[in-house]
Amino acid sequence: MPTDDDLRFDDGEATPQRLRGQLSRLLGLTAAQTHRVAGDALGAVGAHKDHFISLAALDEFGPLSQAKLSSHTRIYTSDLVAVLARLEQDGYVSRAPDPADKRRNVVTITDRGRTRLTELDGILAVVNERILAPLEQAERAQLFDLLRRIGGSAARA
Amino acid sequence: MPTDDDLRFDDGEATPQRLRGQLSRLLGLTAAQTHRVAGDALGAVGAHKDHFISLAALDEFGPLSQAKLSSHTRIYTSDLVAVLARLEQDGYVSRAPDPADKRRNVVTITDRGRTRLTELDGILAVVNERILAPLEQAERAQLFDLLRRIGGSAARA
DNA sequence: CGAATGTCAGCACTACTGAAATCG
DNA sequence: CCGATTTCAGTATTGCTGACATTC
Repeated sequence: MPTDDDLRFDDGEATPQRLRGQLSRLLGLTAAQTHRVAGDALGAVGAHKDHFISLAALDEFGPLSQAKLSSHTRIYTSDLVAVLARLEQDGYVSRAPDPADKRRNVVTITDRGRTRLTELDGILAVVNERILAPLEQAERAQLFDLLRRIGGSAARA
Repeated sequence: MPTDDDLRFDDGEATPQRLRGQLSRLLGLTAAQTHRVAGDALGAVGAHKDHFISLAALDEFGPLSQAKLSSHTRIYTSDLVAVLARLEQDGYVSRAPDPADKRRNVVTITDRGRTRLTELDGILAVVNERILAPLEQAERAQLFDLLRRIGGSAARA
């Protein structure tokens, strides 16, 4: 369970002025921080970022081949193998060969998987709330908007 | 040399709605993107992110021990070893044992190092401009402000 | 003695590449 | 034969930890 210290990152001396305007550094530090907090929260219940992403895609788009799932989630197909093996083992998804195209697997979310998705969604909602706490609602929306715009199409996440 | 395609990341299907509100994913994607663009631009001249950061700190704060440099830059002392070895080899910094405390090295930026810093600063300015191009000036300032606030003290970069 | 410093070795995680086997 | 799909193996990078010798 995350404590309040998870959001802090202070010890250390002053940062050089020249670095304060570097977008990649600022983005990198905050991303690493949120990544860690979210990852720890998911890890505490034996989950992983890719598990949530995969379940969310399967819930929204219905049964998918692994290739389709990859392009919806931007998770590499090679990495999906382990993710789906784990989800299947835990009963969150089922995998079956596609009768129409024997190269493909049809991956389907189960009822247990939907319950799991709801659980993980709740955990991440808490994490997001904690991280975004310093911002007003309007500011949060604006942050998402600005990030999506500089991310261009990458930001459609 | 970066092309216009570096900022794009489109191929792929629609992203699940449930993921569009996930801060860590949005931050992670944009951070990875800018990280790659900046890293490629620095790599094209044989430099590295940590080189720029170290030179910037030494230029602003004067000669430092490696431990002090670490706390100014958030680069681990164990990682600084290779960074400084490379910078010294290229003549951008000089290292000498501290007469007052023989455990320490005194690291000093050279004139060549200052020239190099200016060069790298210019490269990164171009990168930042490219990435931030979709935003007005006021929006850029706001993005930095919002990121610094959610990053808390981590954002003092 | 305990603590700080610089160095080296290595681990864990992630993004990513390449190649093989199967099938359309 | 070419291309798509799944799978496995492996690389490169990075943030991070642990251990060590030297010195305060």
